[in-house]
Amino acid sequence: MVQSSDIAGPRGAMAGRVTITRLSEALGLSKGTVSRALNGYPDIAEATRLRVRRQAEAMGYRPLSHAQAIKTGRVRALGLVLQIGDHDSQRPFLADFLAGITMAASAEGWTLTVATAESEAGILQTMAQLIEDRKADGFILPRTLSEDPRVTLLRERGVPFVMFGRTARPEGCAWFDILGEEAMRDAVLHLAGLGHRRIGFVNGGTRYNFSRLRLEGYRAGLAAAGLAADPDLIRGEALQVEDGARETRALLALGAPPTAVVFAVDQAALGLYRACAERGLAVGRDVSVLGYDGVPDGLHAAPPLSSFAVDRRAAGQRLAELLIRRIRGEDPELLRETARAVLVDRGSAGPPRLSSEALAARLAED
Amino acid sequence: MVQSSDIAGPRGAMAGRVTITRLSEALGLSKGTVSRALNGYPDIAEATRLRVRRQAEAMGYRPLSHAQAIKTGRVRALGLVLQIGDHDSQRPFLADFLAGITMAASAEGWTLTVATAESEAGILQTMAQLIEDRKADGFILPRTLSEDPRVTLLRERGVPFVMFGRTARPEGCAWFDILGEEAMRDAVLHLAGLGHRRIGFVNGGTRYNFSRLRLEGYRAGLAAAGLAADPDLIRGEALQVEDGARETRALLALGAPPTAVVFAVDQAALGLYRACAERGLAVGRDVSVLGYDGVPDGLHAAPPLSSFAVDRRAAGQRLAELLIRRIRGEDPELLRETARAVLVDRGSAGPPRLSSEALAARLAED
DNA sequence: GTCGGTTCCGAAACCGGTTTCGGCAACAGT
DNA sequence: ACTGTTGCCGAAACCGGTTTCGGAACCGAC
Repeated sequence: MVQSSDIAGPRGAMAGRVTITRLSEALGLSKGTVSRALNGYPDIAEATRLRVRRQAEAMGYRPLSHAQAIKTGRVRALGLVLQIGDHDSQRPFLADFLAGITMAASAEGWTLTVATAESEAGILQTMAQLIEDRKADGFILPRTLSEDPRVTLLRERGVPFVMFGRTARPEGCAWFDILGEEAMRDAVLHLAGLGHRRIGFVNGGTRYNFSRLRLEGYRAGLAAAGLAADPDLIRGEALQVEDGARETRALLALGAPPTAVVFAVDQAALGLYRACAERGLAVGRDVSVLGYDGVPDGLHAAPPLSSFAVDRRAAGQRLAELLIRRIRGEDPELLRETARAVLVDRGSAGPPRLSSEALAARLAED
Repeated sequence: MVQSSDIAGPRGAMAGRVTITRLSEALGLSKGTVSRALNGYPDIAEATRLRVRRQAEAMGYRPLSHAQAIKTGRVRALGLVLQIGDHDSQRPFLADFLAGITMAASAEGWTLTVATAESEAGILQTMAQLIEDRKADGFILPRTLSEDPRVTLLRERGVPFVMFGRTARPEGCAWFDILGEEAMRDAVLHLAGLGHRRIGFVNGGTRYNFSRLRLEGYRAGLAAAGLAADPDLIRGEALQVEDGARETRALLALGAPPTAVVFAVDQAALGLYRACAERGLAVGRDVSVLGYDGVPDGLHAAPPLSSFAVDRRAAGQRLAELLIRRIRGEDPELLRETARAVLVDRGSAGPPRLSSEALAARLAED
């Protein structure tokens, strides 16, 4: 009678583990055959393949990714390199984003390797290192730039990747993105629907591709609402609270100030509160505002900031799934998805209490 | 003349890579000898070891961790499993924390594998999976509980770990922790120094070990300041803004309310602002408050919340370093470190404008 | 000069997988 | 019945490392 203890199993660290050798012994097949059966080679009889799969399942066989990697070069790991110390509106969402990625990855038996760097050069160096050391089979690229050096690097080395955000040069790229332009368009239409006629726009950093898109969305919203586009009402480079306050002051100093402002970035939108407080203006009544991102900080403002919420977790999830498919060889052009941001109305945008002229007059009082 | 092209190098994915075989050929040694030289075996002549190291350096040899892992079982990766959806005051700091870990890890040639789970059971399952698949050689345990099931699991399987936070059962554990008890003690002394005589304390979740310590610190502070400990002034289970508001209301309803309150958690401290606003009290003047964590949300409060800032990045860094040493076999009892949180005074704590009696009288007015 | 003990390295097995190659057997075609 | 395919699997090489084992060379002691 043959018992498992009769079979010489691996010693040391592998003690007790179901290896492909043990599996093949249990099946009475060579381990090469078992390997091919599990990896879908065509020269295996369907009946055999089924028998192998069943036995593998029964014995709880799980191939060690690093043992496979020695021959295949792939470790079933996704890579994510974060840049720290940048403007970080990303930070509050990082946990959700990671949750999305790792949950989707682990559902397919993959893991996530995370690294960080402080500069753009550091990011590239870190990614090169991870590739060199085979610590990741592909990368998720957060915060895509219009011209992204990471894309150049990965293309050169033939490493698969998927971008969070579209890019100006989309050839051969897979991506997932939130339709920020639609959100901006909806924002303008929403405000126009409330009765606003002069609607300002404060953009984020022009280096980011999303800024270009959001500006387009703002313009499209004006056109759809039948409003004229006044270049004075468009400002930019506001990523932080201070930037937003500065740009708001500039807008309020106009001869015909906006009665509502759309911000491309929530953190900057919070700056409007500060600038309005300085001038004794009530947000949501004297001046309306809509943000984008749905950051938790906006909840604590008075009134809470109405904003377009982005489901970061779903984004991470889709990105992981797309990347895995990309690594498996699917055509990147077919691996492109978008999702919508949804307006969460919390009261920072209402009908205009004052017209632009009345607002200008009141601002002139002090 | 021997050129590198004469030597048959690896093909396919390994093309161009410096393997230990190529290195040994260049040295005229067997690859076993080279391996032992690089790994510090005692049966290698010192001169040879030096020669090997130099050549490895010159050729840029980097062993593939997954190739080593097949024999050693170790992949030079740290594991971090995050629980999402819990009270997450950790979230704003996650990026810093990750930065600390990954920077320290990569300085030693290690990487970080991140996973997430939604429940305690999920965490354990995920960790077991990572161990089983050899995706991590050891774990960093954030948010240590007084009785932590993760510790049980890892001890059973003999997997190294290091805790962020001390525990009630420290035998054989390595840890890094912030001295929250000292901060709480300093907080009380600071307030007493300003003239406060009735100082309240609102604790976090009692499930966490840090809550017990911080309460001790509060008591120690009272003792050091020569103040009596009034059980009515001690409340707890406040992790969120709402909880903090609720506990503050309870404190203000006392016959002799506190003129200052120390919070174990910043988020809860922000609840005091809300409760004070309801009663028309000025924070920092009518009621003083000190928090702990240094969350960015506190910056936007009026006045900004004075709090004990924790350097999450340094924490991550030290944790990674300790864990690597632990994995290398050092005695865990010697791998224990603590750091201090530093008080950042932003104006939410000042001298008492009203005595406790006067405060009670004013609260009775409405 | 022999002996026993070190010192130091080569050879080879091994780890858990993947992939190539060749051949046996069954089948179809003539 | 003989051949030529085709289907299917075993054997063995291979991947880049680590580790065990044995022995050559050198040493000092007698």
